[in-house]
Amino acid sequence: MELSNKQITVIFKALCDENRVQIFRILQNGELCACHLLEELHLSQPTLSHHMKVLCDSGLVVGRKEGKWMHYSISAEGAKVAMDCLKEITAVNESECKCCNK
Amino acid sequence: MELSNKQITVIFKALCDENRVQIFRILQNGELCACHLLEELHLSQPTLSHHMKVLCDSGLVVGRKEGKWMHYSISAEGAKVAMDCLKEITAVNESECKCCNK
DNA sequence: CATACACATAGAAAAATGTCAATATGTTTT
DNA sequence: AAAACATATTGACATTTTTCTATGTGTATG
Repeated sequence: MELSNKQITVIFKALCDENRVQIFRILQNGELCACHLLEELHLSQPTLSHHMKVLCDSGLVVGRKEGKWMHYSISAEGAKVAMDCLKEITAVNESECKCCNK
Repeated sequence: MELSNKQITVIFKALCDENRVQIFRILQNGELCACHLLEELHLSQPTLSHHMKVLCDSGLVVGRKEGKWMHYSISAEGAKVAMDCLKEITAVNESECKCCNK
């Protein structure tokens, strides 16, 4: 996939704030609109909006507009990208030298 | 494992900074001491020391003291914890109601 | 034992992030 | 069309993070 260092930071920023982690926990029960998320969090509406933007930018959450509501849910594809990325960046190269496999 | 929101943020803060992501890329080739890491990064020695502390706090990197050198490497166990955590936090509950599996 | 070396810590400045009140935008309802 | 509603954006401020210089600590070496 070859993500840049910058792109990797954008993905994992999703999980670097306690409120955002809490949002994941809430969304685990299924898609929810912003106003319902707001009810479960001690945050102002603009602050929630900001966090949802960070989450969507990461790809781990997707938003779906329906009339005046925004429905948010955890993205299985985004989660897969993040998993692959985490696996890749924490992998240790067995052999540094490709030709002799040493 | 049941990690708190706070603990989760500590893990993923490791990957929220471009320099730290670069450190992972370097450590993928194997254990390295701080002074050699420093050669490959455009950072001051105290700044690197700060980043290594963040990385060790996350559990994704471990340090090993040998004389006056600190050797750092990627932790396979830490990576596993992070993977499990990411998987858990991005999982969507199939059934909200335990009794009827609906 | 004095000096050099590797790394950590303290303290300060700069940059990035999180937060809210006020306001704007777009949608539905009356 | 006006009012109400859901969400986004703006601008300001507080907190956190990143970064550096200066200094401290522990270890090896001459």
